[in-house]
Amino acid sequence: MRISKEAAAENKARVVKAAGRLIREKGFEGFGVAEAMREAGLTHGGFYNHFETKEDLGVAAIRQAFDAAIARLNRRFAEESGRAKALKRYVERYLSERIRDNLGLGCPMASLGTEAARYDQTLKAEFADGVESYLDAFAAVLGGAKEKRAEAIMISSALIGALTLARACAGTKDALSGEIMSAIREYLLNPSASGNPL
Amino acid sequence: MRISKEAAAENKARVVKAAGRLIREKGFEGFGVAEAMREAGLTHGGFYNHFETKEDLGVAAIRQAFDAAIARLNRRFAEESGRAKALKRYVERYLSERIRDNLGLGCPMASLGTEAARYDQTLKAEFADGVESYLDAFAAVLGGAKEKRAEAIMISSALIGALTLARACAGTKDALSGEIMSAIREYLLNPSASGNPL
DNA sequence: TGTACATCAGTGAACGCGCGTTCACTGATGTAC
DNA sequence: TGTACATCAGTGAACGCGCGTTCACTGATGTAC
Repeated sequence: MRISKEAAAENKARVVKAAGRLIREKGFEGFGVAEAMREAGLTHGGFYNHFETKEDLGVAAIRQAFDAAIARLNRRFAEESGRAKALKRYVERYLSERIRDNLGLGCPMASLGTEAARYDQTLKAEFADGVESYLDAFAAVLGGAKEKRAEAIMISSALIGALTLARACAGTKDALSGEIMSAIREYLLNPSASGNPL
Repeated sequence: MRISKEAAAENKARVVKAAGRLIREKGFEGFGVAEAMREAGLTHGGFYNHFETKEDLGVAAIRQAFDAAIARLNRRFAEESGRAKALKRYVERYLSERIRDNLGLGCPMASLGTEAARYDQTLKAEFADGVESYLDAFAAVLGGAKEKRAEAIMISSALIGALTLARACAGTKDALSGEIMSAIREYLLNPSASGNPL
């Protein structure tokens, strides 16, 4: 039963959106094409009408996750008046229980980071593009694309590392998980008070 | 052909050691029991003489990887005279091309971090134990188990996040990969010169 | 210290399940005239 | 604008491969006497 081109495009978009959440939640190898199709209200057989391979869907899913993350970042800095206030809200959201407990939400670097190193060429390149775009965007909102790059890298690394550890410890060591999140929030938002790393 | 208990124990140890490298290199679902057995010079059929399930091997592999990482950390701080010097060598090794390009070497938090959040109860608990032990050890070598915890968490988070991103970008965006590593090295080793995060 | 038997680490084939991919088919859409 | 036919998005069954797990078998080790 053929459907209109518009309807087909909407179906594909729903599959990509579902995959963007699923890949963050379960990893690329952790979700199935049937699952992504089902979440879009379709059956799995039609998958190859839209994508060449599962890897194709993976590329689209990674792009979608990064686009959403970068849009969120820009929105946060557009909404808030000062840079310090915006960063505060961004960090507090990034290292929150809500994000920690929902792998499907939040930053793709924190949910796919370590497996991205193992992706084959195509997926890896898409992920690396995302990282570059994200760091560019972060440096820009911090006040300068060039001079703020190191700072953007530092804040991102600390956030990603902290969220990764907090997620890994959640459930079995909740106190440790919370300690990690609050230590990094504190460090990033009140650096002078918390002492320097050396 | 039954073999002596000692020989069997050595075989098991070799399987665990191989698995400790394989799990970091490919992730828990990325390596097979047959592969771990083969690397220990055995055939896959005998796997269940040593382990109940693949998950059992995973637990042993995670423990082995954390034990090695913590031993490395302590060795570094025992070898070097001052704390600053030891930290410098530790950070420079952690964020080096050698470690970046060898997933099977180095810190399990950086190679398994994001997938650990998806492990089921048993594996996840083992990983969380490892994180706690590692942070305890790090705080201790920094000069105090309690007062240095936040600092240990901050340095670890930044290192893990940076190595994760550097690995994901290596191969397709080598310049970015190197930039990430050197920015974090610089930041952790010369914090006053590189400015504070706010 | 020997001997006879039970144990069990290791081998290689086979099973079974999950999942990416393929395929024959359907029937509404899109297009040629 | 209408009609006839080709296209193609979607369906559901089936294929095929990888891999965790099981199994029958082997023969050296360990133990009971």
